[in-house]
Amino acid sequence: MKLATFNINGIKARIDALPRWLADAKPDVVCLQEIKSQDDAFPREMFEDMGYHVETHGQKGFNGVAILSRLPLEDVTRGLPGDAADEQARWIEATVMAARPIRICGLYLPNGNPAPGPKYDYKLAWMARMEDRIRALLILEEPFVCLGDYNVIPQAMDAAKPAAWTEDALYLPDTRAAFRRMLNLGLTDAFRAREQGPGHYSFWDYQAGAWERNNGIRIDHLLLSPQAADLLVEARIDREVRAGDKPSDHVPVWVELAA
DNA sequence: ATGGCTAGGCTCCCTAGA
Repeated sequence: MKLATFNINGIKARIDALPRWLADAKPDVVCLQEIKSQDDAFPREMFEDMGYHVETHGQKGFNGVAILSRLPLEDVTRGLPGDAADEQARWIEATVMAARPIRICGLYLPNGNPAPGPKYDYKLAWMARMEDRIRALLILEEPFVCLGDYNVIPQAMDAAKPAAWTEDALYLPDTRAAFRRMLNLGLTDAFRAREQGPGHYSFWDYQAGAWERNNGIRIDHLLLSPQAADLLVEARIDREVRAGDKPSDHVPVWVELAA
């Protein structure tokens, strides 16, 4: 099963590029972030016609996550538990009914800039809630994957110019520590389980010729539960998507699971 | 390189992104 994450930076703006990538890459399941659309404005028929089940958790203008799946989805839930007052659409869960069912959590983790400040406080609180959710899922001892735009640069090797990020919410010590706490619960960064070393990025800014200069960062991740990590076959970044027509500033990252 | 693009909406400027 090919399972991907892709921050599309607006479904309306990616109405050509997303179907093009789907037809080319043929993922079985895709978690989308930043659909920037309400549920009733999401072009679900377009993806249903391509053979996908569609589940959205949208919001007007900003944020918004969705799942496209060729396999049936069950037990869909929306919103990250732990704060009833949080109205930002950043989390959606479902069980993919593969031969071996897999729980997936599609996430758009808050950016957090400027830091320090209320936006950074929200980011850290959100990460603490996510850690609680992971702990609850781990108790079940079943395969699950948390995939999406984490807005976390885990290590210096995950940025072309790490010195430029030292004061940034994506790379501050508290951010990386919160990410590391998730890994330390027993989750596996799928990409790093298959590829070591610098030079692997999933985001290039639209500004300042970042793509042309390969000034990127790796912030889109798939974290695997121990039972999911046992199924890992392959993990890759589709970097060439960034060179296409009207690209998102992120590219897809995916895994192949033996499920 | 001093935020230099891009997207969306309460659109001809503002916020937000990373």
